[in-house]
Amino acid sequence: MTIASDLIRGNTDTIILASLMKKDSYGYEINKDISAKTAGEYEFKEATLYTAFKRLEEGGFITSYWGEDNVTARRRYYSITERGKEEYIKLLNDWNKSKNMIEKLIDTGVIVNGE
Amino acid sequence: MTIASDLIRGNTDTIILASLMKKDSYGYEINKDISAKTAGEYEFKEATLYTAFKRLEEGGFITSYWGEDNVTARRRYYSITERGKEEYIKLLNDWNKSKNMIEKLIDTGVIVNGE
DNA sequence: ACAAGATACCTCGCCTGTCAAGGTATTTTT
DNA sequence: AAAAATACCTTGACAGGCGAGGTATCTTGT
Repeated sequence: MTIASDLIRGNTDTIILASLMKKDSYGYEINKDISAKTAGEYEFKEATLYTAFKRLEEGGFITSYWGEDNVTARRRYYSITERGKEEYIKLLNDWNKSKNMIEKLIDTGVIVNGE
Repeated sequence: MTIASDLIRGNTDTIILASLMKKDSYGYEINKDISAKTAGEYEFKEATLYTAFKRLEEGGFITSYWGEDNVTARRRYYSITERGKEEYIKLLNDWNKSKNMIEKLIDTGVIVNGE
């Protein structure tokens, strides 16, 4: 939350696809997984998450189906497609490239407490 | 250009401030410096650049003055303020934090050709 | 028994940053 | 004389994030 979301933006889709690379999942769970992985430091806003799902499904990168026989509230599961896997790889490459570029551009030799 | 600008977004201000940490400069030159540093891979769109200057000046992070006695077209020089230097350090920290977070979230063990 | 919180989904409308497209003015190169 | 480079600026459209609101079910605390 403290961290500017404009820094995460552009990685939203990558993060979701990365999550779905491991297993089919649903919105609420994906968010909880992210929260766990970052020790509670990050979580998508719901509106952001569901907007992203819609965008990814329209792009053919994921498909969805309703989870059955679940005891709790109904869940819409998402599954990554072949196209989605390719996109994930592409996005990873984009990230690596731009990450290196950004580091080149923002470095002035100042020492910052890395974390 | 090839690289999604949503990945750069959020670092725009940091990049400009980093440039001004070294010396006073003006829009056109800052952009050319960025282009040189990235071997022509990146450059801000003019509209983006001038919007950022305005935002940074309104925030008190930079100040501007007209360059005199220059032979070519008139130049508006920008100078980073004390507040701007503090902001730069803060933004660097934000970047480091979110970079680590993103890497944690998008990694699935897939090997990508690093560049 | 009932309220509160957790689980789980969704939409509308605002805000912010990017950028295509347009414009101005001067100097240098062809 | 024309074209390209230097240098600035604004407008309006567009996309993504997200606050605020809504729905429905199940579990937990008192």
